[in-house]
Amino acid sequence: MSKKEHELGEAELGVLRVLWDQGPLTVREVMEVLHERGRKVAYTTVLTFLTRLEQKGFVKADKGDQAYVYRAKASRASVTKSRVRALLDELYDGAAGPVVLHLVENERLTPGEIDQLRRLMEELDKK
Amino acid sequence: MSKKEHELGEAELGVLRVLWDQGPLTVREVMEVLHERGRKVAYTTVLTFLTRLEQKGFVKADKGDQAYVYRAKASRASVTKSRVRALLDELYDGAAGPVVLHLVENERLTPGEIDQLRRLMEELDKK
DNA sequence: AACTTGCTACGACGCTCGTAGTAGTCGGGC
DNA sequence: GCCCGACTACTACGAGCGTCGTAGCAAGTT
Repeated sequence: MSKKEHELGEAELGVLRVLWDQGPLTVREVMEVLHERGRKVAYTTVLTFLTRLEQKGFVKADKGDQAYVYRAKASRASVTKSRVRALLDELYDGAAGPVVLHLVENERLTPGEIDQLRRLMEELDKK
Repeated sequence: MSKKEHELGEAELGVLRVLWDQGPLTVREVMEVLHERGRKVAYTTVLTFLTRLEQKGFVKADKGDQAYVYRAKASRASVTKSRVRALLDELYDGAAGPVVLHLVENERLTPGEIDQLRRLMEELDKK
């Protein structure tokens, strides 16, 4: 009975990412970008994904000149947020600490990112 | 051509977590812990999960006195690692920075965690 | 021996996801 | 006036997951 909708599959996310990166596009254009990215998928498959994404509220479709133009409605940040939250809940009952430590320890950060992180922590201290 | 093995569903993970937290247990004991945690699931369902987990190599089953005793084989850290990696790839082509920043900014860390984080970063600096 | 109580094995069902085919529509070219 | 190419709508299907039922087996109870 757990109605825990993943609500966004991996391939669907791949399609959404195209819209995040390239702005509003038609089905065909999305397909072309996917092909460039090495995801060889049929036109109708892309259409299916976009339709499902629209039903789920992640994109908006507007009637363009001859074909519909799809535009991302959900931001990358909001999807990140819910995905990260799900992961924390799944593994640590919501605690962020272990995952932060894991990331800093095992995944390489660029010097710029480290710098940003340091500044962020100084701000945390002020509170 | 779906190469992306999720390889571990959410409910399956819930079962694995019981073994991480409480050590080796029988099917019935796992079920009882799940019930305590508010997951009211049938005995056979738990059995199915444990069987599947065993097939996937995440747990080991040993014949006990009268019932099999299941023990986690994969560690929480290793699962965290692959889950985090999947998330980074899905959303940021593998970059860890955005997620780290998101976590520190939006998810509350305990003072202890902040401290650990600071120490970790000092070590990073030394290299 | 028949009954009861656990336990395991196997199968099943509904749902989502990834992937796609086909059919139907609509505007242009001959 | 009819066909072609692009576009959308509908349908499908296999695999994975969450969930469980039922059947069969081993051992204790009466």
